[in-house]
Amino acid sequence: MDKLFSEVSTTDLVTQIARQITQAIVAGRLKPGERLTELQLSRDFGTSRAPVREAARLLESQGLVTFSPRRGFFVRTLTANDLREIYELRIGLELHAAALALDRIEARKVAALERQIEKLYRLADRGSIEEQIFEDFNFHRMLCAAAGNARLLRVYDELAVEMRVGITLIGKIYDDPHRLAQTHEPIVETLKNRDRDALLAALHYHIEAAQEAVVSLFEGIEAETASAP
Amino acid sequence: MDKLFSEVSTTDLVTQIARQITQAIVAGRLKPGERLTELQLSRDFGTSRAPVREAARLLESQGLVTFSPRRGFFVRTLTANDLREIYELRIGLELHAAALALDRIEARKVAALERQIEKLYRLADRGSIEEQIFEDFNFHRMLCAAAGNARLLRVYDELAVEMRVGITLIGKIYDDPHRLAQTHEPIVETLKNRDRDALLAALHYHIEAAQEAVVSLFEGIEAETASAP
DNA sequence: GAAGTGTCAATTGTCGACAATCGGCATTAT
DNA sequence: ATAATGCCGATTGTCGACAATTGACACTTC
Repeated sequence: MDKLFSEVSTTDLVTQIARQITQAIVAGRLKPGERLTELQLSRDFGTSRAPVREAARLLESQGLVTFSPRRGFFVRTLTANDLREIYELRIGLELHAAALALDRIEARKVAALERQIEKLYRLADRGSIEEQIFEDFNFHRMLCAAAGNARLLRVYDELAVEMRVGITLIGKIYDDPHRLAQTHEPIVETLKNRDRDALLAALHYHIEAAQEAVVSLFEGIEAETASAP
Repeated sequence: MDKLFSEVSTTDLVTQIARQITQAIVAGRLKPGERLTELQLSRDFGTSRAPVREAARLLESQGLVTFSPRRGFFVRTLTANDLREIYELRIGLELHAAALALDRIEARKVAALERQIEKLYRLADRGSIEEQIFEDFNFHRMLCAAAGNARLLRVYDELAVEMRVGITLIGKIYDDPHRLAQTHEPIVETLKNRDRDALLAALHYHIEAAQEAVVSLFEGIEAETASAP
């Protein structure tokens, strides 16, 4: 028998708070290095400090905030080297996921990937940069999900949060949004043809291009802030 | 000027508690599925419930325990499929790490890997199975560390905890401990020769062998427990 | 004036308490 | 006998409070 009702959301405070803080960081409303005081946060959320602490610890384990004993929580500051590491790890994860997906992916999911590319094209014409970034992430997440390994996907999701932080700080990566959509086509193409080597090569090229864009932009920012404090 | 004194350990309760619980799970003193009640734990540790809760949430983010709202924390129960996923992910991570290490590793660290193999040989003669497992892990961790990517290492460490849980539940994997040491030699050998393809092949074979051993043992256990009660 | 010391407000670490909720058991009705 | 209902102890979710610690600032000292 089908369920008559969907579950009522009993999301506890910790989850809600963690979600809100994550949003604020990813959206850039909380600046890197900024201090998060428990009292301030708990006042904002209208709760006591206990759930705030637990939420902050959760975010710490995800690398979104850092924690100094007796000092508190701070919004994580990403360096160019951090981003190099993040994308380097992403390459490893996503290529592995793609290789696994090659053997397992169903036709339905391949079609979904193709539709996702079309969505990227549509957003290139009339869509905000935020939407494009979001759907770009979605494409790659769908690919990783197709690997059929829940743990891999979890690690990828954590990494994606950090990537989003980095990208938000920049605000803009791609010059031509149509080109962004276009660069995804060879990935699905090679996946459909079960051409393993070509798939890995296409993905590797795709991610490395993003990496270089992001890292070089960050190095520029670091050079600025180092000379003009 | 050099520091005159090393820092005094001010490890907070949360860290200490998390460490102790992890120890208990990895050592098998806490059985899978077992319920962890906060009051009981806080009594054992001689603290209040707050630090216990935070520690438990930390372990949850590492996948060592699960958490049901309003029900509490339970020691994670690993299935054969979980272990398949874990090792599948490990293959991706460790091969990527090895490929990165190939370009970056220093001679000193290669030598350390060789010494580690010798240690495995020594332990094969006169050493407990626990020590062998521990040093086997150490070898692979050193390899991942040589990739020079802190994030990758962190993810690997989290995965290693889960692997240790799985292995502890079995208690025994390798028939011949000398053979365990031996199988590590081609890895270092190909690493020294900068033979990328051979290195990846050797590692892949090595890990997949472990995977098959562990997964098949778990499938056996699951078949038992399914028919027994 | 520079270096070091003492003081204080702000913040974290931890605690004990109370209300909300859950699972199980006895009870009742069919 | 079986299924649904109501109750109860046990446990979690959250809170406010207090002690411990920190960083900053004024103050002393040379």
